Amino acid sequence: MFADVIIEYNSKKLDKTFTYKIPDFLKKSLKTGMKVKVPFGKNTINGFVLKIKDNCNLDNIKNIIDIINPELVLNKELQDLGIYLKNKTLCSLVTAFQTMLPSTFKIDKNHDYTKYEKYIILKKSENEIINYINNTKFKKQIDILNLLLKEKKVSYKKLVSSSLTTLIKKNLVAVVKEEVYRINKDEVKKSNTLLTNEQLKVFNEIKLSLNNFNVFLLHGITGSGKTEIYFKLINEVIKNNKSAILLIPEISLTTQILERCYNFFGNNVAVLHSGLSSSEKYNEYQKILRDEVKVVVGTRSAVFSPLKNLGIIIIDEEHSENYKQDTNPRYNAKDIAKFRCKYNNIPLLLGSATPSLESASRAYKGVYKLLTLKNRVGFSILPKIEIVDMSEEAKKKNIIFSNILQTKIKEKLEKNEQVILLLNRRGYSTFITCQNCGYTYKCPNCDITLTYHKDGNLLKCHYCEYSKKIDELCPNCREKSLSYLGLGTEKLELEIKNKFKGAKVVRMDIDTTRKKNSIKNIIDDFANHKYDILLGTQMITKGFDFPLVTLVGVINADTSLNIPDFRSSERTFSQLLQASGRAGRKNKLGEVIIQTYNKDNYAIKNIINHNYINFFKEEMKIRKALKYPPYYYLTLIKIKSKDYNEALNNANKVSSFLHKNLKDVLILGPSPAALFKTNNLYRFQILLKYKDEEKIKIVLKKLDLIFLNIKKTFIEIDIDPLYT
DNA sequence: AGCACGCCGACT
DNA sequence: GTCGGCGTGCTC
Repeated sequence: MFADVIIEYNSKKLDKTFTYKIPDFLKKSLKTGMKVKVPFGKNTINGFVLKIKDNCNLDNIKNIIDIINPELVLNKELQDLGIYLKNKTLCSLVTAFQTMLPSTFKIDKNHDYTKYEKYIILKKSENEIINYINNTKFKKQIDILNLLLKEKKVSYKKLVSSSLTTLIKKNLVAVVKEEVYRINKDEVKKSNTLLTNEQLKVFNEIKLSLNNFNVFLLHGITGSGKTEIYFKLINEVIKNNKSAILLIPEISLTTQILERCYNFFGNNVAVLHSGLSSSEKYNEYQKILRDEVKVVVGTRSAVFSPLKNLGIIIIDEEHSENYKQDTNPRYNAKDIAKFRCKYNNIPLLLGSATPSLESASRAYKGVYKLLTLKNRVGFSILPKIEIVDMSEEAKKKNIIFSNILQTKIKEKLEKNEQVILLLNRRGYSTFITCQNCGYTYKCPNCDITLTYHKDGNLLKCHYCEYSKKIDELCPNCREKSLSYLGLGTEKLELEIKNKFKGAKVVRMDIDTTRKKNSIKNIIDDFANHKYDILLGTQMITKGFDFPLVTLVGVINADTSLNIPDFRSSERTFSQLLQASGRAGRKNKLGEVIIQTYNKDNYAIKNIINHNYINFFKEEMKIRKALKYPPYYYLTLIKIKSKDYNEALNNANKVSSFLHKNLKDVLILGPSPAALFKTNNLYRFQILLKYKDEEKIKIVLKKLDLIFLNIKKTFIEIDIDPLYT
């Protein structure tokens, strides 16, 4: 017997199978989808078994050395999914397989991640124990034995004492070692909240279709109780003896949903996300492989979970850009989910308060089934939103806070309510200029201005690791005339502390949340009202539920609007709406103040009435006119090199290849990428716009092969990019 | 990917 | 004469 194996060398040149002989001792146990150790050239390396066959006409066939982990088998679905992933993103099959497995399983070393716990059990019959209890005067020993009679097995830690040692010596009890999982939630606090009529309607519609493939888009305003519907649906799926995957954008920012999930499903849940330690990840994956859980909650890569008998996939906050991986393979978890749901003939549920234009347009066209929640659960109503024209305020010398925002913050602080302030820029000052000669600090490795961070007194590049101490004098003209322009969260924090004396302020951005658990600490502290004002970058807009927050202020709505990208309006609208959703979550009325220099822009205007549909219509007109998604598909080809000419020449070569081989495709570029130079790499890009997804794949595959051998230049193909 | 082989230039 | 640069080709 022989096996076709793909080798775990990540190279496009090795993206093919090699045939090995299956030695007798593996003939029974070896299965397709297993990871094996094989000799390859002068090395031994891991590979995946793709096919087992009876004959092979090659000579010089080597033997498979061993199976790496008999528990780890890519089932048929995942094998097919790997091929899909390869074709979708043009990566190699090994890369696809590696992407589907958690990183802990990639490590070849026989590292044992298993954790054991010691327990005490009774060693003699009940009668003998009772007999002993009746004939001893040692109270502590009696207590231990009575507990063991009742519970049969008790943690060693709980009992450890000299009395226990005596009992062990007398051979009445014994220590046993058992494998345990690091994450263990055996308390289920099932709160049986009733669904509202509106929720119930949505629930029932999906429930009717649990045995069919359908994509549902649940468009529910913030606070409308989407999560309850998810949980009830998952419950329904479990009742049918099937399993479920719930994807969330980022665990660190969504601990609340995870807690609720544990309360609902207890130990029936495995979590998968990057915040876990490798041993925790190993444990959680083990639970899935061993079929011990029915629910997986996790971030993007959890969509690959090898759950048996999958019954539904739910993607919460489906508009989130986190579902697309921004390194190779550039897959989108939504596509993977769709593949798996089709494969298993089960529903895919996408939920959001601000659906992506792609999903919304499909839903309005009837390709997806549209479900809506128009009301908030409980007594809370949508916040009142007000737009403030900052060009008017600037005349009054109000640069950071408009009059109304100042008054409102004071008012809320007096009432002992909480405030959230959003500013989508970290650091103190976003660029530094010499008033005398016009010198501006720029990163030597990237084509970008440096941001000043007061913390550490450093100038930092936000695109590479570069940082340097700030000079007292202008490095160009030696004058003491450097001025700090552009507002960042660090400066905003100081401004607030000056303006609202006595208010307790906390800042949340990447700089204050580097340490493990710092996000959770900030959020818990804010939720417990240890702070009055939470300020930060977009990370504060994600699905939190703070009942005491009655005011959300957006300091500058234009930061995201001014980024030159076809999706920047969509991002701005979504971010503003999500941010407003943080205001007034319980029965208090929330207020939102949005400061902007673009008060008439449709992405901002439509926020006032939470008018998603109107925004959608206006944005769709633009997408249609400019030939962008959802009207056209996009592929972005990036050509990068440390050498400027090398990059440009190859970009031109790629371009002429595409022109020769593609028709009915708009080819834009080559043009310098938005960030032309980062980390000393010069980047050119070519953007393709097209209607036919399949034809273009063949040409892109060819392109990939032809340019494989070009040295010093990297070519990166991003299909359905989020940024151009 | 890693390694061998091979074909050239520049040195103990 | 040999050492080492890297371009090419192969690995079941």
